Amino acid sequence: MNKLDILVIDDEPQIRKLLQISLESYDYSVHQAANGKEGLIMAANHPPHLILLDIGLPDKSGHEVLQELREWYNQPILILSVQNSEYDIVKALDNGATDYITKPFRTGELMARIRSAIRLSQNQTVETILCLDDLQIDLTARTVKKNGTIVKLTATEYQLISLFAKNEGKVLTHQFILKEIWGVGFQTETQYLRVFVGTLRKKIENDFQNPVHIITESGVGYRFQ
Amino acid sequence: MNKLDILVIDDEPQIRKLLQISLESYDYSVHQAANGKEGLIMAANHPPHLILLDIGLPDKSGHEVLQELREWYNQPILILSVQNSEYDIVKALDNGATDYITKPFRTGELMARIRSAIRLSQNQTVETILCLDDLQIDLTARTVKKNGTIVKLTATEYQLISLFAKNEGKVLTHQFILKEIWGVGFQTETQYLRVFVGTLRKKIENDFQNPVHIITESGVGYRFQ
DNA sequence: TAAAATCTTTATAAAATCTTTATAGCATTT
DNA sequence: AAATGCTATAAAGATTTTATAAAGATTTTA
Repeated sequence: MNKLDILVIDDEPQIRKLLQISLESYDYSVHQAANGKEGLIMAANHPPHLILLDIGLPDKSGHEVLQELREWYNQPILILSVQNSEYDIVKALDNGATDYITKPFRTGELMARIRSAIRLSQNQTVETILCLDDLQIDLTARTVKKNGTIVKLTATEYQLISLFAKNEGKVLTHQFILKEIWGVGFQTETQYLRVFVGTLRKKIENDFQNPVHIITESGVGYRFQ
Repeated sequence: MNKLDILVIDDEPQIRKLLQISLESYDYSVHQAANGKEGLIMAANHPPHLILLDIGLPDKSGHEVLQELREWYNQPILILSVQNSEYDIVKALDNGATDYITKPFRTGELMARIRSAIRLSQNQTVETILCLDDLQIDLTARTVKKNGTIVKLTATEYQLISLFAKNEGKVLTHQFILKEIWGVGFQTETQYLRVFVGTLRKKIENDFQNPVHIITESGVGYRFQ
């Protein structure tokens, strides 16, 4: 069975218990984290289809957790919170929350909002496996295969090829790539990029001096095809 | 003009007025309908980017309007309602509503929920491609194809063809082109332009000595078609 | 903690692109 | 027919951009 995984990040055991029972009765597979740090680790190790996140966590603010998750996690994140202030709601939604539900919540409504969020996220055709000639990039499994055999990539190399894969056919500027991978403030470090494009080419191109996948767009950036 | 269109379907004039003022201050273009029937017609005639729908309409239930809209309309529909019953909320969400906000609502929160809904719906990539006979100019991917195969252009060549494409059919003076691409102070360097028009023609014209796309307007400039 | 792996930084050669000059062609005018 | 003004093309020189190796710094792993 492929039940949908939901990760609950909440410090109150009673809430977690309640959510577990409700969600399981709707046939979801539930995982629990009692604080933000644990939640981030669990989400990274085994990415769920949806996250229920409490804003009032003991170790770090739910807003921080939300921001860190959104650096890489694209599935729905629903905020559960006793905080009913407009400030919190606007902040959470603008930080990428899919919905914001105030406690106490009604179970039926919560379940409907979960269904709605999942329905929307599944409408967005997210192709997780990209095939290009001899290359196979699996974004969920985090693997890259060349002619069927796995290519060993470092973390940064993988980030780079994953960014390329998500924008196949488009020219990505140096600035954009640097911002996405190294963050703002690194947008002038074009040399980083050259080095990593070089190592990537050696790993994925058949003839790395005549690349067919990572194309140089001189003066602009690179294009992946 | 690229303001986003929002259609408000609500029978209360005060609410419509309030929404119009708020939405326009956030730079949306607002259209109004006072009942379900009118709303459906307006949505069909001029599909908006988002719909705000009241559940308590005089002629037909908002639930019906929602269902009829969802037969063809895929953009976000946010429900605004005084009805706070779980039954209504679950029904609306399961019928395809993107969100459900109870009246009275807080303007800031509503705006954040609108932003969130639009952000999600726009993740579905929109492409801007210009087609001219055998030429395809993709301004989002920053690529130019001739008969389906990518033409390799330098940065300046691409700037030039992109400027031409955005002004297809118009005569562009030398001065204007030079100002746009090289900047003010280069408006007398007509020779630059001749060289680059030459290289572009060799790449995109079938018979570069008898160009059909980049036409010389002697003494004035060039025209792209 | 030591070793291994990875990332950052520097240096330099090679490649690509842009600028400039030279020359020739064509149409119109004198 | 010669002169003029505008345009096209080739090609040399100058500049910018890119690729690659390799050394130093840092992080991760055993």
